[in-house]
Amino acid sequence: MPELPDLYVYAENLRKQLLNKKIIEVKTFAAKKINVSPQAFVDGITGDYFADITQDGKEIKFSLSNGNSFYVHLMLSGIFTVSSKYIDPNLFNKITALFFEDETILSISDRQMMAKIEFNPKVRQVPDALSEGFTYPYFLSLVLGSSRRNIKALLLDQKCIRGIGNAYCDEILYNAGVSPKSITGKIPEEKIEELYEHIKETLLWGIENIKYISPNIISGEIRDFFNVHNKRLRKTKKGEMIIVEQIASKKTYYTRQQEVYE
Amino acid sequence: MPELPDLYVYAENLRKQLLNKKIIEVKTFAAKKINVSPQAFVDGITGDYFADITQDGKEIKFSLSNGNSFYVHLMLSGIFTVSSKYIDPNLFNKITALFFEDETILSISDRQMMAKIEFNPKVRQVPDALSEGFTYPYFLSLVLGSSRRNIKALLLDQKCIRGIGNAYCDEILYNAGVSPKSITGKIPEEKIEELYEHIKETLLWGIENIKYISPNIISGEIRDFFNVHNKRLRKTKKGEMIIVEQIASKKTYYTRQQEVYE
DNA sequence: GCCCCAAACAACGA
DNA sequence: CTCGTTGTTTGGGG
Repeated sequence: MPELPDLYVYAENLRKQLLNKKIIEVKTFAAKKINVSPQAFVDGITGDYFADITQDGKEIKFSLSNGNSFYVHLMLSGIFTVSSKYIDPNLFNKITALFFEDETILSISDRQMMAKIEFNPKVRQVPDALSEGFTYPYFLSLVLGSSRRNIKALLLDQKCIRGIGNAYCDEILYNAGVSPKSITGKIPEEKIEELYEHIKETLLWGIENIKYISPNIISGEIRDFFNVHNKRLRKTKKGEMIIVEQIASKKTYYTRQQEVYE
Repeated sequence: MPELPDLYVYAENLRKQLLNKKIIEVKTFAAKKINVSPQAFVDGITGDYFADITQDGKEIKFSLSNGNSFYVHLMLSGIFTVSSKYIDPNLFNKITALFFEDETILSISDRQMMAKIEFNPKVRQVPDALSEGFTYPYFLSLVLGSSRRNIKALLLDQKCIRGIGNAYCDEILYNAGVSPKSITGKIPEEKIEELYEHIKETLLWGIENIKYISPNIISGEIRDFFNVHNKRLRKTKKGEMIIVEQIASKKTYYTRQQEVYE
């Protein structure tokens, strides 16, 4: 559920709370949600401390000073919790809990048990949408490279660009004035460039809004400020009717004013 | 273009004209349309004679007395020609010509050069629609085995049943009263059995009609007797309006009276 | 709303 | 109207 901007702010806030604090104990409660044995995970972390915590695509990367690291993907309903009191893991479908020397506890849990952890992960080849690797030439090659693909399906494809989810995708397309029904090969090159700019702009705009509305957030999403992908709205600020429809297998919010290239 | 019934009659007629006649010369004109070298093809046939010629799926199988055999698939526009005078192969995009001792010549040609020959072919595992292997239990398992597949796509899939093409498929579904838009998993079992019977019945009906209308046919199709897949008709004999529409990626003729299971 | 996989479908060329 | 290949979409499960 959280997308790039949410996770970006989570990472900032997790850094503030957890960096450079010694991890004195690690418990795991769901072996299948971690790609290595509980033992290897616990041993790789215990006694060390986080040197960095960053957002990368739809994941958060926890980097230890000892060179180990792990990615957490929250999937649909995973959450981070930082607290000073220990809560029964069974009550909240906890996956793991890390105990720090100052008595704070980081828990990762998921009521649907879909969240997952990759310890010492393989390198992510696909660029994050706000990373330097996500250049315009790269994006252009993506769009031109698959001539008859639905544009929304492309933007959502984590094998092409990492970090954009269903909600921000609709906002990006709205801002760019491009219909989610458009086909890659039919979008003129200048529109592709505009779209590229709107990807970055919209995600940064999301980050700013989330930080403003909920500066300390480490789980849940803030979506109230959305202009189209917003179930509380019937019209955009500009007065355009918002249409809700299944497009590219996803619930999609858009307006008739967005140009359809097909 | 020709489907099982056409090819069945072609095979009968080719047998009448060619069986047990010595092949004294073989010429090939399109090496890429044969799966072996021209040399191997020529050598495997020359001096021998056809012991049998049979229809199998959408192909004709030529069996030589020496144990060799080859399949011919006419694809969209391939044709057999039997004549006593030799025609310049370049004029008719000839693929091969077989010369018999009695001066008859069998030519296989295709203006689109899509027809193909498989010499000493691998065994066809999938049953021909009129073969013994195409049993009701087999058909039932096909339909139930892929729960949400378009029924027309299934009937046309040569990896499931061999011999049914677009035209006879429409006739079969019309006779069975099943809409080409139906989904496999939604068809009740008694309808599946009816459909099975109509497959055999419709193909045999096709053979009878072709033999009656054009007893000596070895190329081209006879389609005038079709009840729905017939561009000259606006209504069936029973007065049902004929709808023409793209279904399962094929031009499809059907009526609203055919029940849609979906 | 997430990702993965398998199955089905669509477009193109030969 | 044929087949095969390739790329894309869809549906189900975790």
